[in-house]
Parts: sequence; structure tokens; C-alpha cells
Amino acid sequence: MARKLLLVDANSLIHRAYHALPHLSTRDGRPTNAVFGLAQMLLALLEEQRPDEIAMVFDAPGPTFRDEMYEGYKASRPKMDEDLACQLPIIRQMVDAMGMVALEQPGYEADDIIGTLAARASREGYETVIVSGDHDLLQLLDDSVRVLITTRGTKEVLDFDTARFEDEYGLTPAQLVDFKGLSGDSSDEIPGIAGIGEKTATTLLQAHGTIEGVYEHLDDVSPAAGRKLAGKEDEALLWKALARIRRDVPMDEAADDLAWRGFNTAELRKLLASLEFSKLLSRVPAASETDAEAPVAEADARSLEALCDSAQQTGRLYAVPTEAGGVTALGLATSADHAISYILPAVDGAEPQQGGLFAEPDDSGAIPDALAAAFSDPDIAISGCRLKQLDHALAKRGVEVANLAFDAEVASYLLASHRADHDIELWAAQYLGWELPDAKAEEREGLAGWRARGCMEALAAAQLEARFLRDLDAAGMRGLFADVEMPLVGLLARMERAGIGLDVEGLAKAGSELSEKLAHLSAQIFVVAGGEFNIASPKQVGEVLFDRLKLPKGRKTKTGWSTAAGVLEDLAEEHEIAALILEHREYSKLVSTYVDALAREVDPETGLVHTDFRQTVTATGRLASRGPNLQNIPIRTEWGRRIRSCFWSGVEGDLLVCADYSQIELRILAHMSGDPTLTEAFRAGEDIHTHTATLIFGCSDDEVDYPKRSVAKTVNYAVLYGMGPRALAADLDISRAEAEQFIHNYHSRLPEVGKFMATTVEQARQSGYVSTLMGRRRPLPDLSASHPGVRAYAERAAANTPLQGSAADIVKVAMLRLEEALREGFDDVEMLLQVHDEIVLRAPAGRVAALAPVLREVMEGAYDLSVPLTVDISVGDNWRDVEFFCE
DNA sequence: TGAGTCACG
DNA sequence: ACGTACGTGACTCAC
Repeated sequence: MARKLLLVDANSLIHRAYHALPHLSTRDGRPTNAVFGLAQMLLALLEEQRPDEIAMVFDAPGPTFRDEMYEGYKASRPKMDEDLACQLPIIRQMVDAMGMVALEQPGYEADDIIGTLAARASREGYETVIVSGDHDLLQLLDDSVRVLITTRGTKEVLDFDTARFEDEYGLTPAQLVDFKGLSGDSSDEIPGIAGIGEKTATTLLQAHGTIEGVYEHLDDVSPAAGRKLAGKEDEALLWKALARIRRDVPMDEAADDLAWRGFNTAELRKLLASLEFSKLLSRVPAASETDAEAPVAEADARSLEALCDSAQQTGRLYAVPTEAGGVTALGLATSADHAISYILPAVDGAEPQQGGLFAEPDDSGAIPDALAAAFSDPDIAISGCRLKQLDHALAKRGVEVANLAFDAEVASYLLASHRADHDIELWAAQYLGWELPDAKAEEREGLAGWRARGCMEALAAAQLEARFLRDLDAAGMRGLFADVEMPLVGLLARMERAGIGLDVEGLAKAGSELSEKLAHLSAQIFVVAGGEFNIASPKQVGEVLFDRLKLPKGRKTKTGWSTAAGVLEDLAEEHEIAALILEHREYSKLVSTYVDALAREVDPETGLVHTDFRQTVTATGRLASRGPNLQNIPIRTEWGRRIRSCFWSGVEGDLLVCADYSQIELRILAHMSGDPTLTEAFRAGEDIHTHTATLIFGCSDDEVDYPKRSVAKTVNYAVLYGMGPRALAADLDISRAEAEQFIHNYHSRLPEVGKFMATTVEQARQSGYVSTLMGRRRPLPDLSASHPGVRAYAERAAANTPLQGSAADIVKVAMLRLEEALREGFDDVEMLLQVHDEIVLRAPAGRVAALAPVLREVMEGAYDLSVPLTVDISVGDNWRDVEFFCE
């Protein structure tokens, strides 16, 4: 097999990447789209072409021989964008880390170097593949040279060989220079012969071979073409010479050895991570086996003993859980240079899976006393990542962790809350240049990959901790981290373990009633529609409504006409099918999401469901809940409430106690804006929506009826979220002018609110982030986006986040203080859920009266605002039938 | 996997 | 004239 040489026209691909991709940047604002696109293309090329040798060929700065031949050559090319120029040094780094030779030669273009190398390769019997976005390179095609031309974005190429070229151009590759000489090339600003286009040029060259041949037979060409060509031979030959790629460029010695060196994995991963290309990072193959694996060892009784001693002395223990095949291993360390892997004993006396390498510490299958003691010691700070999972794993084995002090993912989240991925793997790559073992990999040299991974993560946490803490300090978030987020880790774990009761039978009954209704509805819908179709498919619903029934179309989506609830509501007057589909949607949503799916999540032994609260996902600081999501249990419709009624305390005799903050975000708005009218209204204990109604309608309190209050409520939330008049009009089904009037009235009566919003956005534009009351930050790089839509979105988020995020701060503090309060005298009360502005607990019926005032005091006192915080408490034996509790 | 839709605050 | 109100998670369809 011939050796294969890949020649990359680097500048061409870089420009292609830059222009084909939307603006991408790192969280600190460095543009990265060209690097990303190029990296993507190079990874794909390496994979598909598998070259033995490879050269990245760049255009050297400065004039080339072509400028001397013709001063108009590429004369009016605009100067390179600064956004692209600043990516070039990074690209050079990346090329180097990818193990490729970079070539350039002053006085020549990349094309000429490629031509020279291709010629050399042909002489030496190589197979050559050239990659470029520029069709000029096609002149280099021959039996051993193929050319890939990039097209359509960054992912597709046209693969040219001689045959394909001749097929498409009707010429040989060698004739391409003659072709350009006659017809010109706009991108290189070669004018060609006036009046000769691609068609004529092709015909002429097919007949006479070359420009020289054409002029030898000028008598034979058509009179029209002859007139245009007359006297222009020298000119045509100049254009031809300009278009011709040289094959005799003097090469420096860098070109002597183009063998692909393979990736410098550590460097490349570090670079990709620093550019925040997590997707590409996963495509870079595993590192050599030499990465810091040595400090990882399997735990035995002696090393575990030593570890616990060391933890006692240093006051710190790094621990990271990993799970595989139902077995949990801990990576354990007390310093940054040595970790051991310990497999937790199986729960319920079952033996750990075979291959568990731990030499049995004792026969009981229990965690060794010294280790349990270390985890339970308040003087030993536990650090690592996935500490909530660690807490669960240990609690299951009877060990209560006392001092969860540092979770690298939580720290990462606070430092960059807009990012999706806080896996310590990224930081280990970026700051330490490590590649972590694949958690899913099979055995690695006797130590399972997932065990090695836990160890490496523990070591990474040890190495990164100081840096993260320093960054948190610098951002003013050390307190938020240490006093709120970290204590919350353990609390969330305890709430998850507590679980909430779910009446599966009640749920099943609701489900079968709903299914019956669905069957009826489907039948009705099919009759009305005149045929069967899949009602769950928006596409098919659209076809029935708009094609078959010819109903008026409303909003568009990316793929067709919208069938969203708002649109169907409008259509309800036109055709009965709209209401039927809406009803069908409501019920099928309830069945699929809240009956079937929820029932699967119940622990059949206990009748409890345990959610997974996620602490590092939302951009604003809120929690999220999944598996199942218990923060979106229905409440707004009757059938939805039927679902809700299936939730109960889970303990016979205990009731659910719900405590929710009343209009917490609006109160925070009053506090942060300092608006006197809004503040006064809250201080006076007025109903805020009624109050807003008096402002926007210009009426008195007793003139506010239910519709007016309802409009005012919408306006209040509209302001909170930065809603425009058009959306408000649509939401309230009023004219745009009326909506504008409401908003105008609102702002003229509450002037500080608008000012506060504007100031918030302005400050965010300057600093790059917004902050909450407790110093939580949300970076908003899109505030400086050039796309007006993207920018407007970021502006609304900027205005809203301090309110939503501060509310999240306050609720989190309230939860922590509440747990403390419960520890003194309420050991029979459990916190179960948090739903953004609501905390749900279970308490014995006889304890509610004692609990309620404590609950109120703790929650209302969680943070001192300039207006009171008020909490509504309701109690009941299921989550639907809770009733206001009067102390 | 992405889009559409919809449940919640 | 118009896809656009903030923040989530989950299901289904269709590619």
C-alpha cells in the first residue's frame, strides 16, 4: 500500500469554519467558532482518511510572487475580522497538539506549497489527498492525487478525482488554468478576458486544448468569440500564469518529515477543555496509559487504616463515589498525590459482586469502624464531587456523613452557572491536563476503570479545591458556597431519602378513568375529522386541521404550522375538533407523564417516591427535580388535581404541611428596586394584584373586580419577566394599544421598577454577569451578541435573574434554618420537597399546631428585606386537599 | 437527537 | 408583520 499524504489548505478551511458556524465563544468571551469548526473537520479527516503523513499548509503573511506579476491580485480582499484573527494563535497550538506539521513559505501561497508537496509525493509513489474550500486546487488532480472540496457548512466534502473533474468541467485538470485565464476568477480577482464566460471558455478549450492552442487557431473560433479574444493573448497568458499553482517552491526542512505524530493527548485535551469543547473532547481517543495512574491503588485493611489516621490529622478526606453493576466504589485520598479505591460492602448482607478486590476487613460486611468514624467526624471536612450520591451510599450502610465541605461540581456551578456541564473531568483536563479513565471501561490493569476514575476524581478535587475556593472568594461567593450550597447537599440527600407517599391504587384508578375518556374522545375526534390519525403527533394534527379541514393557520413553527394550545383555543370557535383535541392533549399528558411514568417510580416496598434534586443545572440558582420531577405535579385543572391528590405524607397518621412564600419575587422586586409605592403596598399588607389593578386601571380598591385583578396579576408577572406589549396583548386577548396602556400606567406609577430593570441590564452589560441578593452570579455573554433577538433574550434573562435567583437563595436559606429548627424538638417532622417558593413537609397530625409557628418564623425571617416576607401554610392528608392552617 | 408540546413555579 | 415572557423536566413523534 502506498503511503498516504493529507495536505490541508489551512487558511481556506479556517475561513470556511469561521463563516459557516454561528458565533461561538468561551464563557469569558473568547470567540472560538473557527477553531471549533477546524477541529471538527480535522478530527473527521483523520478518522476517515487515516493518513500516514499530514501537513497543515498556511498562507504566509506578506506579498507573494503573484502580487509582483499583477498588482490587482486579491487587491480588494477585506482585512481579516478581529474575531477570526485572534483565533489563529489558538489554531496553531491545536495543530501542534494534534501532532501535525504546519508549513508556510513567505512569497508563496499555501496552494503553491501544496502543489509542490503533491508533486513530490507523486514522484515518491504516495497517494495524496488535498483538502480545501478552493476549486483552484483541482488543477493538481492526477492519478495519485484526490482533492476534497469543503461544502455546505463544515461537515460535507466533494470528493474529486480526475474522472469526476472531467465529468463536471468537461476539461482535464491541467486545463483549469487555461479556463481561468479565459473566464477569470472572481474570488482571486483575476478578471479573465472580457466577454468570455465559463461556457465559451470550455468550448474553446475543448476544441483547442490550451490558451496557446486557441490563439494558434483564432481563425477557427466563432466570430463573436474571436473579436473578444483578438489582441488579448498576452493578457490571457498572464491570467493563466497567475492561476497556475507552482510546483517548485523551495521548502524548508520542516517539510522533510510530514509523518503524523499522533495526538499529544494531554495537550490536546487540555486545549479542547479550555476552549470548552466538551463534545469534541470526548472524541479525542483515550490517553496513553502513562497518565497519573500510579498513585491509585486498591484499598486493603492496612492502607485504609493509614488513610483514616491521615484524615484525622489533616482534618480532610477526599471521597468520590462511582457505581457500576450495582456496586459502589469510593475513591479516597487525604492528599493530592495518592488515592485508594475502596468497594463499599453490599447492602442487605449481599456479597459484593465478584471481582471486588477488597480484602475483607471483617466478616460483617460493614464499613470499617475507622472509616465510618472519619465520615461521621464533624472535624473532618469531606471533599470531592457527587457528594450527594456519596451521602446516599453511606447512609444506606448506616453511616451519617457529618461535614460535606467541598463538592467540585457545586463550586463549578457557582463559578459558571450558565454552563451545562460541571463534571470535574473538564476541570481536570483544563487545569491539570489530566484525562480521567473512562468510567464505563472494563478492567484496566486489574483495577476497574470506574474504580480508577473515582480515585482520579478524588485526586483532581484535592488539586482543584484551593483554586476553586480562591475563585469563589474573588467572586464574593465563598459564603454562599460554604454556608448555603454545601450544607444544602446533605439536606437534599435527606429529603430525597425521606421520599413522599404515592397512592398507586388511586393513581391507577385515575388512570383508567382517564383512559376511558381518551377512548371516547379519540372516537369523537375521528368522526369529526373524517378519519383516523395519531392525535399525539403535532404533524398529523396539523395536517388534519389545516389541510383536510382547511382551518385558518395561526403561528408557524420551524417545521410547520403550530398546533399549540393557544392556537387550538383560537380555533375552538371555528371547529369543534379544536376543543376535543385540547381535551385529549390534557388527558394524554396526564396519563403518560403522571400516571404511567410516576407509577413506575414508586418503591413497591414502601409506597414512596424519591426524586433526585439537582443542584447544579439551573442558570438562576433554583433547584431542579427529576426521576421523577416532583416540581411539576399538576394543580391547575380538575383532573390534574386528581393526580395531585394521590400524593400523601407516606406515613400513617402524618399530614402534609405546605408552606409557600406569597409573591416572593414581587417582594424582592420591591426590595431591590426600592420603589416606594410597591414597598408601601407590601408593608401595608395589601393584596398586591389588587393594588396593581388600581394603578393600571386608575381606579379605587373597591372597583377592582375579579377580571381586573386577574389582568393586573398577569401584568405583574409580565413586568417580572420583561414581557413586551405584544405578548401581553396576546396573553390577555386584548389589543396591543390596551396592553401598551397597561404597561405605561404600570411604569408611570412605579417608576423605580423600570429604572431598576434598566440599571440591572446596563450593569450586566458592563460586568458580564448579574447578581442575586446573596451574591450568586449568572454570566450572560449573550448581552453583547450582535443578533438582536439573542441579545434581547439575554436582556430579559438579566432583568429576571436577580429576582428569580434571589428567591432561590432565600428559599435555600430557609430550608437550612428550618432543618436546624426541626432538629430541636421536631425529630418526627421531615422535610420532603421544595417547589421553588414552597417547602413541603410531613408531620404527625398532633404536631402541626406546634410546627406551624416555627415554620412561619423561620421562613419569614430567612432574609431581611425592606418589605415583609409572608408565608402561607396549608395542611392536609393529601397534596390536593391541603387547607389554610390558622395558628 | 431535536422539535413540539405541556406540566409546574 | 411577528417564532419571542423567565426558569425547568418529560413525553411523543419523526428523522
